Amino acid sequence: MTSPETIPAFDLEDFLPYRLSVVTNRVSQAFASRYEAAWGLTIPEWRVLAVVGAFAPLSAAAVCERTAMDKVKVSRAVARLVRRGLLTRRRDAGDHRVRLLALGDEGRRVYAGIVPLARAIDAALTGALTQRERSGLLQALDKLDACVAELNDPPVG
Amino acid sequence: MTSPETIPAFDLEDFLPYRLSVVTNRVSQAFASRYEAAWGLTIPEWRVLAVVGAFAPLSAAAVCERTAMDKVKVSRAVARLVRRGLLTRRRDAGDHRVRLLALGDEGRRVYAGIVPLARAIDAALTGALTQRERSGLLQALDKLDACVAELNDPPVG
DNA sequence: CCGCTATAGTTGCAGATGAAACTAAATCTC
DNA sequence: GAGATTTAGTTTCATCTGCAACTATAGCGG
Repeated sequence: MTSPETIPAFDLEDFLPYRLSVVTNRVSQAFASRYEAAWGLTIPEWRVLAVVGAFAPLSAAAVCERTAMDKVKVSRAVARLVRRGLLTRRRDAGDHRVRLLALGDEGRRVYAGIVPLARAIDAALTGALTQRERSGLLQALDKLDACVAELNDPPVG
Repeated sequence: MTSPETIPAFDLEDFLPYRLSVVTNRVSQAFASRYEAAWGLTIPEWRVLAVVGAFAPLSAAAVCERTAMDKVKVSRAVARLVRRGLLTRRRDAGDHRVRLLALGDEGRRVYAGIVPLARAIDAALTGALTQRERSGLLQALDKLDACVAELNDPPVG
């Protein structure tokens, strides 16, 4: 019996942000440890490498857009990758503020290694799901994303 | 035409750990800012308060299990909440290593406020989805979780 | 042209984080 | 029942993080 001042218990397991966060952290953790072990790459570094590999030459700002990471994180990941010789950086001829990123020789080698592992990880995770479930999941994530965007910038009116 | 040494581009948008991470961070962020604004609570603090509110009295170790946070994070969140008077802590009579947590008066007041907001947030997110989509999403998350657990501790054999 | 504002990217700082070391109490082993 | 092992929780330390301030360059308005 629930008396007036008894607060109905709240079950964290049913709270979507919580479930999302726990599962995501576990997935990221599993994933990160493999890249760390094999190439000494952190997640931000891995992401930068992945988009530079796919879209070089591009600016750090473009990397921000594509990875949804903030510019400080990108700047530091790039700095480490350049120091390790995985990335090259050259000033854009037309706009000297911009530094265009591309893979160095070592970066190409590493990229050639990380892509298959990424596909394998994705396949392993996806393997737990039916094709329907996978696309349903991605679609649900898109909807949540849109919903959150709206919660933050309340639609005009 | 893909020559032998051309590495097929990898699209981050299709990579499940990445999608999961981006959406989750946005959701957590949106959600965290409300609790921060209204009660000055961080996410770890919020989670501790939520489980203590639901299951008190319980130990910090039990909070770890229920929230999937590591014990250092829990320890620090508890320390802050105790300092602010939201939580009380008393040694377990039977086992003096254990410190049982419960809500203080102020904690009860705050808990009475955060639960409705949590329900409202969940409803807002869930509102973006059909009932089918929501349950599909939770189910897919459970499967991913199980899959990751298996990737980490390879099943015997 | 000259100043004003905007953008690309880096750095300083203050707070958050997690691995590992640590303290204290319980439990096991002989 | 004394020492070895385990468990609960805290602290330390080195790193990561993000906001805000900063530098350098570009572009705009008159």
